[in-house]
Parts: sequence; C-alpha cells; structure tokens
Amino acid sequence: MNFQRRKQIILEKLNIKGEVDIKQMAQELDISEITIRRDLNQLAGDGLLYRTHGGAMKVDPLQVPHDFINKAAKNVEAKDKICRAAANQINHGDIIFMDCGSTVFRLCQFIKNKKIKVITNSIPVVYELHNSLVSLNIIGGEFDAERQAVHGRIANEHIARYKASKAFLGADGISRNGLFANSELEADITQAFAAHSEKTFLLCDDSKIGKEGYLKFAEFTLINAIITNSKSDELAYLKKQGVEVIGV
Amino acid sequence: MNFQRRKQIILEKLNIKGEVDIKQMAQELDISEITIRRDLNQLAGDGLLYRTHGGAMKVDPLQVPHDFINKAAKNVEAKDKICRAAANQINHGDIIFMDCGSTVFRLCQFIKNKKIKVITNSIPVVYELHNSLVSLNIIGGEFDAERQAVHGRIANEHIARYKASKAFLGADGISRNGLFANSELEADITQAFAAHSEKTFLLCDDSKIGKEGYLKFAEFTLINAIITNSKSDELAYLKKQGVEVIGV
DNA sequence: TCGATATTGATTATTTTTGAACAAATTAAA
DNA sequence: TTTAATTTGTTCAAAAATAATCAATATCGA
Repeated sequence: MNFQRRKQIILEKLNIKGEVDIKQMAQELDISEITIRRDLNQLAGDGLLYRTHGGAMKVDPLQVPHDFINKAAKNVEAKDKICRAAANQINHGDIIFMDCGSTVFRLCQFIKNKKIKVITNSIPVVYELHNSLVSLNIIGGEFDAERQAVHGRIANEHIARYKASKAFLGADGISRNGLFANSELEADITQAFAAHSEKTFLLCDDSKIGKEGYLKFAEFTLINAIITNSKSDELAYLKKQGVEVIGV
Repeated sequence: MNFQRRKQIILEKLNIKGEVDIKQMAQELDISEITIRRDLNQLAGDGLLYRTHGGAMKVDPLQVPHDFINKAAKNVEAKDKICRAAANQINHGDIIFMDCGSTVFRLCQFIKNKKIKVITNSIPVVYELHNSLVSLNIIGGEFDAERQAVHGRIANEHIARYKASKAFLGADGISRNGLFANSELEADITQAFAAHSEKTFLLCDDSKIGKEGYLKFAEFTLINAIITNSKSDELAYLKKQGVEVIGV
C-alpha cells in the first residue's frame, strides 16, 4: 500500500463522510497510525484537507459566507415552502435570473439537480451552485460586500445582453402602490432583471406583503407572479389586477 | 520480450487493475526489477502513468488537469515567495487585474490589507478577498466550473471597459518563443488583461520557465515583468530583450 | 563479419518510506 | 483550575525502493 493509494482512499472517504479518524483509518488499512498521521499532514500541507486532532476534515474551498447564511436563516419554514413552489415553476432547459435576496438564495438547494442556466449577480448563489448540474452565468461589475453581490451600471448592461425565460426576485415590500426596495442599487437591478425575462416571479414571505419601504421603484405590474405564504387581503387586490398569486 | 511488448502489457494491466507492482510484474514477466522500473519511468515521462514507490498507478484524465486545489497546493513555498514579491509591487490606490491561475490566487493573502481595487474573473479570488479592504470588481460571463472562473467573449468585453495600472497573471509556460496556455479560454483572457493594463506581471515558478505548452498565444513581449524563483538561463535572454525580471 | 549502439542485468550507494519510542503539546475530565 | 488521557512532533533505526555505475548481451547497419 503506497502513499498515492492511501491518498486516494483518504480523500475519497473525506468526500463521502466529511471526516476521517486516524485510529480507524490505521485499522482499516492495516498500517501504523503514524503513517496515516504523516499522510494527513502532507495532504493538509497541500491544502487538500483540514487537519484536526485525531483526524482530518474535508476542505470546501468555496464556503458560503456566514453572515449571509444567518440572514437567510430567518423565517426558514416559510421561505423553504416558497422556494419549493418556485422550483416547481422551473423546467428543464430554462434560463433563469436569480437576484441577491435571502429568499431567492434558498431556492438554490431545490434546483441543484436541474439542467438549467442560472444568470445571477449573487456570489452566494454562485457558491451554492458551483458544482451542481446548473450552468452558471455570473453578472459582472462592482462587488458590493454588504449584499455579497454585483450591482451598478455595468451589471445592468450585462443583464441587458440576455433574455431569460423566468426571473426569481425578491423585494423589500409590495403593495397596491408598487414595489419597494432598500436601496437604489437593488431597485435598478431588479428592474433590469424583470425587463429581460419573459415571466417575473416575486418571492416574498408574509412580512413583505402590503409593506411599503424606503424606495418605491416600480409599479407592481412589473412582476407577473407572486409566490408567498401570505393570506393578506392585499393579495386579492393584486390578483384582481392581473398578478398571478401562487400560495404555499 | 522487448520494450514495446512490455509497455503493452503494463498499460493493459494498469487499465484493468488501476495499479501495478514492480516486484510482481518482474516475476510475472520473468525479467529483472530494474528493467520494469526503467519501463515505468519512461512511461511516466510520457505521461502514460503515475509512478509510485514500488510501482505505478493509472492516470485519470478526468482528474487533475485543472483541479484548482491540487494546483494551488503544489510548490507552495516558491509560490508564496513569488506572491510576497508581487505584493510589494502593489501600491495604495492601484487598480489591478488578477486572473484565475493558482499562483495568482495565493497573492490574495498578501493584499488583504491594501486599499486597492481588484478586477478578477476568479471566484476563489472573490471569496478570498470578499471581506477585506480590497474593493472588488467581478468579471461577468459564463462560469467555467473546471477553472472556477469566468471566461469567454462577454468576459473579454468586460475587461475592455477598464484600464488597470497593473495585471498579475499566470501562464502555463514561457520561453523565448512566446507565452503558452492550456486552453484558448485562458489564452484569450490573459491577452485581454495584458492589453488593458499599464504594466503586466507574469507570476510563475521555475517549472514554467522555458516550458512550451499546448498553445502559444502571444510573444513574450506581451508581458513587462516576470516574478519568479527560477534561475534559468532563459531568464537572462528575456531580460536582455527588455523584460524586467524580479527574482525571489 | 565487424563495430557502434541500445538493451538488460548485477552491484553498490543513496534516498524514501515506514515504524517505534519518547517528550511536548493539546484536549477532555475532574 | 488541576489532572489524566490523547494526540502530536521529533529522533532514530530498519526495510524497501531507487539511482548510478559498470559489465554483459543483443540488435542493427555497413
């Protein structure tokens, strides 16, 4: 049993189980513990794994930034229901826009096995989908650390080069008076996404329906459908005005 | 039993079993161990197998060629020295291009505290710098999972919108005959970077100097400076031709 | 046939790999 | 916090594999 073979076995096991134990590994391969330890140290030096006391852990080069996960973690059950419904709207071969909202981010887990093309300005979405079946197109431009996403004029022009079949977007609020955003950057890119997709879905939980925020940037007719867990009366109005409402 | 015949047998066995053992092989073919060893070394030199202690393993064409982590981890000490020297070339307020090479990636750790703007097509670079003092500009376009980076026409056009003060790039090889790349995608984007920066630095360890790879994509005059740990004679020639050589 | 070249094998020195022993460092438990 | 157990790094030694050198054999072209 040479080093290369052991290296293969170790990395394979790491990939499957996420971690390995020196004692256990030594027994399995019928080889001394110190040899395994040396192997792990070498692999760790090569950046192929993280060394721990008594073993090693898998290294994932592209981990989702923690601050983003935390934000996305609010209202999880509602958001997951919404995203599952959104995923149902996506078909094989679709080209979809995804923006940098926390709800939209959670959509990733439901579309990893779909053969579609995703065009996005959200780096966490890129991380989440970067080794999935999804083909990715990244929107270029200035990176906004706060939103973990790309915004600005260049980004808008990038979007304008494409035509997507569907767009899945977030917003800070929606009411009969229009769509609301927290910043001009988000407003601009949302408009660009909507303008260049055939059908625009707004993903928002009940806290956003009827809410009117800092900046009104468009009429509610900008979007074609709302996917939400809300039962608000405002929805009935929007529905009457021609907006498709998909409840979850 | 001549070499050709043994080569056939060895490669066939590798294909079936995945690995061969010198002792075992010598016995089977009734031939001395050193001959088998010589055979394996020659085949390894041709890239037909991986040499191990006491034998050889099959090369997996799907693995390795661009596996980012694997590459980034090779020759770490040399690369870190090169990157430290590269970081010394960067001043407050600079606007720099960084490509998706494994050496360039290691530059990140040395520039996190600099107030500069980085324009890059490499997602690992984005991840590494996303909460640092560095202001990021992400190059848009189709994401290539193998290289963890964005390439293609759209990316090139994106680059053309900017003018950087310095570009830090990698290459698969450089010699008096020109610059060499592993793929057209990499070649194109390297040229775009170089064309739109005032000064272009090539970061490469000694394994790349004098090497001529798969695709020649430009004359060596495309770059202005080389940062390397190599002492090769080829460097003296490049220096005489006007390329700045920064040794580490 | 002869000589030049390439291939193979034997021998020896060097390097690499592996394991054992023990002190130092780290983690877990009291 | 102190103590006990575990893990780790270091040093050394044995075994295995390798490279280097040289001699023997085979192959090829003239």
